[in-house]
Amino acid sequence: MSDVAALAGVHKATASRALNPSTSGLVNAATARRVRTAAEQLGFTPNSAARSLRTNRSFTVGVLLPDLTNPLFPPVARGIEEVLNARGYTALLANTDNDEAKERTQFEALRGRQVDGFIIATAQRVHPLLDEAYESGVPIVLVNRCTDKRLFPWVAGDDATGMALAVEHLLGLGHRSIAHVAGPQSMSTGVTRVRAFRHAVETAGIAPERAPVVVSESYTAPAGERATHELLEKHPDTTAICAGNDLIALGALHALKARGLRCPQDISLVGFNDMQFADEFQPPLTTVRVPHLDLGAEAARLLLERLDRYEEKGHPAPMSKTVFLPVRLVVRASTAAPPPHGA
Amino acid sequence: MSDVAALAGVHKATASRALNPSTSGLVNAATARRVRTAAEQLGFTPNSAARSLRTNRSFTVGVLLPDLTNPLFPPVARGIEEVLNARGYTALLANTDNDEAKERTQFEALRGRQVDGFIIATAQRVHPLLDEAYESGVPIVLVNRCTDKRLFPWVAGDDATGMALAVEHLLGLGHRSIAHVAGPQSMSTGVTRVRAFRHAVETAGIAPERAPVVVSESYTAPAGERATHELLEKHPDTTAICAGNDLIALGALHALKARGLRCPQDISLVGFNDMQFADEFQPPLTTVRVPHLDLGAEAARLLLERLDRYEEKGHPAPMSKTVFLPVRLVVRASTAAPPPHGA
DNA sequence: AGCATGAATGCAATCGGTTGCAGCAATCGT
DNA sequence: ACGATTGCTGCAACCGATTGCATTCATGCT
Repeated sequence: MSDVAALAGVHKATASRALNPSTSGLVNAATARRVRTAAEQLGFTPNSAARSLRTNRSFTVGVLLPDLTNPLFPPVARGIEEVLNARGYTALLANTDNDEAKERTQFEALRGRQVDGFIIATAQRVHPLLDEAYESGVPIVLVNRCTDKRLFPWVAGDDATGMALAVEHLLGLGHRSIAHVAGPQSMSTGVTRVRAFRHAVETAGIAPERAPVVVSESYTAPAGERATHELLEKHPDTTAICAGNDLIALGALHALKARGLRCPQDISLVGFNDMQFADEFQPPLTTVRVPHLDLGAEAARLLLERLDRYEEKGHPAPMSKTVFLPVRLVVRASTAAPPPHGA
Repeated sequence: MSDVAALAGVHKATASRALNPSTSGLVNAATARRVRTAAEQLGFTPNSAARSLRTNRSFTVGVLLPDLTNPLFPPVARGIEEVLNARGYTALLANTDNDEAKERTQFEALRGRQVDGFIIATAQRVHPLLDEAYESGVPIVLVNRCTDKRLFPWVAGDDATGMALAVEHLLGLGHRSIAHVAGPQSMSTGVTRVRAFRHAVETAGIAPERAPVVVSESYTAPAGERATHELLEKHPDTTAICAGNDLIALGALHALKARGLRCPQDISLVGFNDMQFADEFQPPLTTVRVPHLDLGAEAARLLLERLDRYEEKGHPAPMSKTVFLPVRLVVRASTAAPPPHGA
């Protein structure tokens, strides 16, 4: 502000230049030093509203998360924050509770706050809001889920490989009746994992009717529990279950207990994500580990890359790079050999 | 913006008044309607940077959390968001990772972004940053933890009652050698719970040497595990443990397993907070339920109250109201009668 | 009719940095 | 020695919404 300039005996324009790293080369080193110490003395903090107003950049990015209480997302958020903070950006986290209206509200609120871009973890396969957003040209990176139209850069775990690993593990244990309790088919993760599951069992020469798929209406334990009951009604001879994610697996665990089935002695169970506390379940869950922190970090990097380019060229290159991060199977105690036939 | 005003055939000042609910009474109803439809047509979103610049209010509050991956905090954050969003405010969440340097950085960054106030869940008993912040006069509300100097309004669970309930429960089961694995004594929750523990056992007529306290260096499972080992080295005759929080309890569970002790048959265990997944542990944890969502919601309400007053009177009333929300004991499977003497 | 009243709107300053352009001095080149 | 170049700084416009004040016009009152 002008107080600082006055104290340093210069014009406020010079003070501004001295304080801004990218323009400080324009002022005399001695003057710059004087200004900086003056700023220090006065405890000066630049008013970012004024800066944004003039520069049209807020150094803030909006992060849309479907549900903070799902342990999957906090690490993603941290990864995002880490990368962003290192570059002087701030992440604005917002919950949508998987509610499209709430999502729209949050999105508008953030746009109004002049965020420079978005990292979005709430994508549905068909997503009007994102279509509109694409038209408007806001920089956006998708994380975890994506839309059917591949309009945006996208970072996710390698779901196909993950599911293949899970099925191979179960096959290796001797299972031949493997079911999949899938996540909602309105999300890309839901269909990708179903497709990978089908491919894996088919490759192993298992007849489709011995590899049923039921769909859970959401990625939550209660929904997973209901879907598992449904599965076991129709296919009581199932010996192993691949769950769409760890919360569905947790619900499956509840369903098994309710039916008097032991895991893994009667039925083996594999989760997906390796979320926090998956190793504390009873039994500790065998699951596919997705590097959540890296997911967020990589998404943030992609967005920054996009923002840099935006700044330089003034126009966004039409970039919809997809990044799959490697996953691996973590074997714990929820999987074992199938019970002897007819036991 | 002026485009809207032009389309509606009015001056931009009128447009501004028409669009702002609090000043829309100043313009003709018909004109206001015309402006609103014009704004709608053009997809106008007000530039909040410009508004903040002029009004010195950003309708944004900063939320400082020690660790998002601790399941205690996401519900708090949601409670905050819910109340804030309903009033047109946005919450800016920031992680500090329990790191004072990082906390300072985040705090400065948020101040620079002109937040109207803070909700802080990272308070230490001695906290230079907060002392400075108090001097500067920023509206702040503390949640969960507080500083020794009671400078700020503060919302927390009723820890003293909670701990009393836990101890009574154990006494009722017949335990007479109850230990407390406490949280860090640098935080108010750590000392409050120790004090309440000591008071409860003393009231019950238990000799202090039969009610030892060991301190865990942090609210995490690994630290809790180490502290529990230390406890059991020194006091092998312990039959029940009150943990400083659920993560410490989880660590205690690991320690017990490592030592070949069964829970609850050999040793009973009570947690604190009733965090998400505490019911999935092996065994499901008996714990004190703190209403996390309400904690956040109430803190947000207190802050809004403060902000409203700030706006009216121009000067903050020196208010440091304390709100304790009621807690209750949730009995699960980690507590039972002590083993028969000498078994 | 004449003047006061009040509602509705326009005008212009303002918030606090940023930045294109101009001015000025010192140094350089020939 | 003189014009050109370079380095540094000042000037002033500008970003977009808000708001105190002035203006206009219609209505009410006597």
